[in-house]
Amino acid sequence: MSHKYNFPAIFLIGPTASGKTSISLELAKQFPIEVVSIDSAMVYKDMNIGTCKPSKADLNAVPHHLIDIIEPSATFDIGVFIQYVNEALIRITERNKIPMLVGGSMLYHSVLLNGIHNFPSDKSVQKEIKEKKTIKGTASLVEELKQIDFETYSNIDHKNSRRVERALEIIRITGNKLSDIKNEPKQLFFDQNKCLLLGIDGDKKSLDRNVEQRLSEIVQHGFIKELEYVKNKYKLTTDSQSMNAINYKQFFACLNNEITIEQAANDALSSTKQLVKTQKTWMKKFSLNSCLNTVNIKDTEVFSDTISKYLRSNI
RNA sequence: GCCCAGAUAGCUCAGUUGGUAGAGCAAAGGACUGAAAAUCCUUGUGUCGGUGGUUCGAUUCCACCUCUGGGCA
Repeated sequence: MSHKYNFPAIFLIGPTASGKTSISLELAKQFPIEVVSIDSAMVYKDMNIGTCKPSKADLNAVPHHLIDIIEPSATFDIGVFIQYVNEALIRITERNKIPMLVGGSMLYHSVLLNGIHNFPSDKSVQKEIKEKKTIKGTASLVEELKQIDFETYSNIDHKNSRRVERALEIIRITGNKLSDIKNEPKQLFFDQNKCLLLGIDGDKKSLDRNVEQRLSEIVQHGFIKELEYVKNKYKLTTDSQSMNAINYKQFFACLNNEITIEQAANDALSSTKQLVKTQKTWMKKFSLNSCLNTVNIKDTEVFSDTISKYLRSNI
């Protein structure tokens, strides 16, 4: 098992509105760390209020990476994410600082902790598959998968078209079964056992309460103006990937006069609550060294102590 | 006061030509390898407003009552 990186790294994992940002800022003042944002929405420029990005002042005070890296008209995926993370990690360690990976995009955390196969991706193949889907239907894609890779066919959720399409994409590009490629070694970034995994979590009700409070703050702080600005500046539509982000998606419909502002707020609220739920499911899978409850979020000392110990024994 | 329409799952409503009911949303649990703040899977006992009547059997038909809309006075 060879890992790409052997330097110490701190992960701070938690659902939306659990208080990751304020804790990370606090910790960054105490330790020689730089923050790597593990967040699929904060990567977009000019989407600040709706993604609950740290303030400009905070971003200036503490070095942050992977925030404001692409324009909202661009597409983003895990491949781009990995590329940027690699660059950030190199820069951070060149400065003799320690990376702290903070965010709620759980798949990304999982990839950094557990590795990833270097599956290829090809837009033209994606297009071919999409065309087949529109002409012959999703069932034909499932059938194709069944014929060439029965094992993947058996394990995959057939109604989840996106998964079926991606599996076929990999198979078509490589000419190999996905189930075979999955047996090949992964690219590993960190040795999980040498990282410090910190979590913030809480019961669903308290998190939901935070979510509600935060949404009203978002709206009060001019979110709708921001959305209008971003929409016009980058000529965004409902098809833009960035506009799939929670808050942006729901209020976009409101800007188009499809729903009322109250409806948009309600939709945004329930989407966020559902997000919290899937994030909490992911949380169970991480082997955290220490976990703080959102309700006691002021107890940063707990983390300070574990980080001190961790750094003492790893540097 | 009179007439009409409702009253069914946490919410919005289907439905049962009489054999004790089901969708969407919400909620809960889960999956997750290039859209992940995405995409998808699983989970539905509720005095079918109340009381009587008809019936082998009523949530369904009938009567009365209560409540909620709307209309007429």
